[in-house]
Amino acid sequence: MSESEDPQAVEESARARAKREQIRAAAQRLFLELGYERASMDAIARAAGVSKQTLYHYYAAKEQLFVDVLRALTIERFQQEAPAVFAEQPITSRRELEVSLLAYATSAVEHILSPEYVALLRTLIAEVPRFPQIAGHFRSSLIGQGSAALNLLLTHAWQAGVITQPPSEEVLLLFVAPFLSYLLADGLISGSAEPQKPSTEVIQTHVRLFLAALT
Amino acid sequence: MSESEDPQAVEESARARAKREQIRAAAQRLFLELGYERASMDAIARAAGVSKQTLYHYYAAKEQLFVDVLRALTIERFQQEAPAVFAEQPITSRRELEVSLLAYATSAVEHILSPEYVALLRTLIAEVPRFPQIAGHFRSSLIGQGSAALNLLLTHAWQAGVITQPPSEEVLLLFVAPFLSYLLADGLISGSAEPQKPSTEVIQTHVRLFLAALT
DNA sequence: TGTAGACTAGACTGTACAGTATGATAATTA
DNA sequence: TAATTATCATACTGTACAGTCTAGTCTACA
Repeated sequence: MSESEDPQAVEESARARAKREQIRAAAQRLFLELGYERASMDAIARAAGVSKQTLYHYYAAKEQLFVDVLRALTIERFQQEAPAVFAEQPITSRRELEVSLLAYATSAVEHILSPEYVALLRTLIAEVPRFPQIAGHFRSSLIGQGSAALNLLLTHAWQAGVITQPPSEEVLLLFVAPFLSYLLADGLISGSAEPQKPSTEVIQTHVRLFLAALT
Repeated sequence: MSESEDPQAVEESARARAKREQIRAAAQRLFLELGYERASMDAIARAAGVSKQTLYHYYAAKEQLFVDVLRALTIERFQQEAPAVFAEQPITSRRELEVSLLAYATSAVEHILSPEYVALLRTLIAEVPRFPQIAGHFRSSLIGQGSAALNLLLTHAWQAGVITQPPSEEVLLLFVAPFLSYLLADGLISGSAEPQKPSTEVIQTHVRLFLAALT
């Protein structure tokens, strides 16, 4: 009972962990592809190569499986995003700042406009009213954690005197927002599985516009 | 048959139009509240105060009803957004531009972070992979049509010499994007029905940051 | 080697739902 | 008023699905 309410609370044998992972992987694929309602437990069991009985042994209800899948996914995303794209290289000129921002933006675009990320966000948005618990992790990730590296970068630039103010919430958002808008317009609101990404030139234009706003 | 494939193609009696509207209104409420799958045709018929038979007389299938609801909703949104928030008042100073931008942003935030708009966008995002047809209208609305008034405003400012470049796609996006990000973060990814709106001060900060980017 | 627990296959239950059918009643029109 | 058409209430069909049950097989380990 307790293991199905919070899978990680009780430690399991390696075998059990593997089975659970196997189930979660299949469930993830189907939930992200079809959405919560249309992904049936029969289909998930089949896709996982597992009997229905076993499925229900690890997850007492579909809702628990769904929540666990999303929880695992957002945590995973956290950790693969956190490894700061650029190390602590000092920023000593406007030109260097521009180069770093461009690198940051390019990698961010690659990440947030990937089909997997779009699919994750889509099912999250669709189901969040019925599963308010899953909103927590994600909100901090999307804008908070996601722009932590950017914050660091701009703070360095400020400390080096390249820009005159420390970065505020609004400044961070000013940089990130255009790319989130592409995510919304070309990823989430669009039938195609592979979202169209902004060209390098467009990204560069955004970087320059942003820099123009910083004194 | 033809009337159910494209309701507007065949003209109907006033009575029929009213019934259809009655059905659509109820369907809209339920689809936006529950999503496509969870809104049942029985429930829709009940909510519309109409027998199931009548429902199927006007819409031969659930999918058609859904598409028609979204089509009607986006068209409606178009037309209520189009009435330019501000008329053709000339912009002759930086200060005037700031005031107009603030008015624009405030009204945009009010519109785009309303519970109805968020609900519409949520179901649209959820179902667009299965109904690619509905993406068309909306994409042009969200960024294209939605920022037409902004484009006009900035063009005036440019013609008056208040800013030195005509507004580009990217400049328009730079202004709108932070507010779209609030829509994403505080509206779509959040369980609460009433999204939290940015304060006047925050909006003002964004307007000033944007202006700083314009030479 | 024997036993406990994991696992499988597949049948079963109850429910919800899309869409159809029926037969009667109300509204419209000729 | 007669005939036609819209609408209603409700029952029905077939299907899909969440979750349970049974009976047997495999695996690990004492």
